Amino acid sequence: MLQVSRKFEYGLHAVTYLATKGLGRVVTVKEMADELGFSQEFLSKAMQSLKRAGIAASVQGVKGGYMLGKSTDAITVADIAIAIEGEPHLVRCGVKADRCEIFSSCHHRGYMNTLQHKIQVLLAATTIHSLLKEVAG
Amino acid sequence: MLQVSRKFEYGLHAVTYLATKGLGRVVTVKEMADELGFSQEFLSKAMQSLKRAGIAASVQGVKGGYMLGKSTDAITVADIAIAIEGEPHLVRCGVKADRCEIFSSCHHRGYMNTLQHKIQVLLAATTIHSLLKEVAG
DNA sequence: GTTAAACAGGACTATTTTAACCCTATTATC
DNA sequence: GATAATAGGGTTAAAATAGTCCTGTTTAAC
Repeated sequence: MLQVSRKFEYGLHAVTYLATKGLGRVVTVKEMADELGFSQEFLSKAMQSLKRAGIAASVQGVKGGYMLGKSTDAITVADIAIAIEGEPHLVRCGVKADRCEIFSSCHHRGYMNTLQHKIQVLLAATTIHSLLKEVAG
Repeated sequence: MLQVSRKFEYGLHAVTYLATKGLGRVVTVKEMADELGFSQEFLSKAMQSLKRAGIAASVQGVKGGYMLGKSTDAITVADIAIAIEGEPHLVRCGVKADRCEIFSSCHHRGYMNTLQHKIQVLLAATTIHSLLKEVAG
């Protein structure tokens, strides 16, 4: 049921990895994949998503790689989730109304939407900065 | 990403349907499936899960069917989720440690677990009683 | 006691989503 | 120009979800 995707896990690990390396340091996908034990190709996709969202910045060419696109307290877990998985939809009808047989007569769409919003608030409450501090402390 | 399963949606709708029918009233799966526009067989599976969890009670034989197993303020959305989907695992390593390549060196398992717990608290905060009142109000 | 309407549940299939891989650009350093 | 990197489209593989089928059991009604 409520489970995050592996791509999100990859992305979150990558961001914390970049964070520990410092804001300016450029790191290749290969290094991260080796270090974290992930598939290089797949992590690469995650990084591309993070880049599009401005969470990571990239340098192309030889000596290229990724670095953080903002400071660690300007990136929340919610930002990473949205960058990688797009806008959240707790229920199908949020994606497209015709995915639900009883859209017009449904009694709990309102509740599901507020629930989804509350979950987003939870994710948005944690910045990478606070996450790292939690681990260290 | 974070999306509830259709089986859960079916189950939640079925419970609220039973609730509007009153605590003692026995309703067949056929009636519910017709009324809600769901597959009878699949809804039947959801009902069986709800029954095992005590959320619904069943009467077998002709004239049989389902009714609520407890009062509407003793059933939370979390109860239904657990009945139908089992214990939640926001991350793979919660299911089984070897589902994660970096279990031993992972830095945010603790965070993910508290996050999961907070989501459960959200789900547990809504009873069927309060959900119905919200719709009516 | 036979029939029929319902739940119970195991096993199977189909569909959808997720994960992963392949291959071809493009970019930039040396 | 060779090479090491990102960028990204397209395809395949694996896993999870959704749905079906079939057989059994229970019990009210006749």
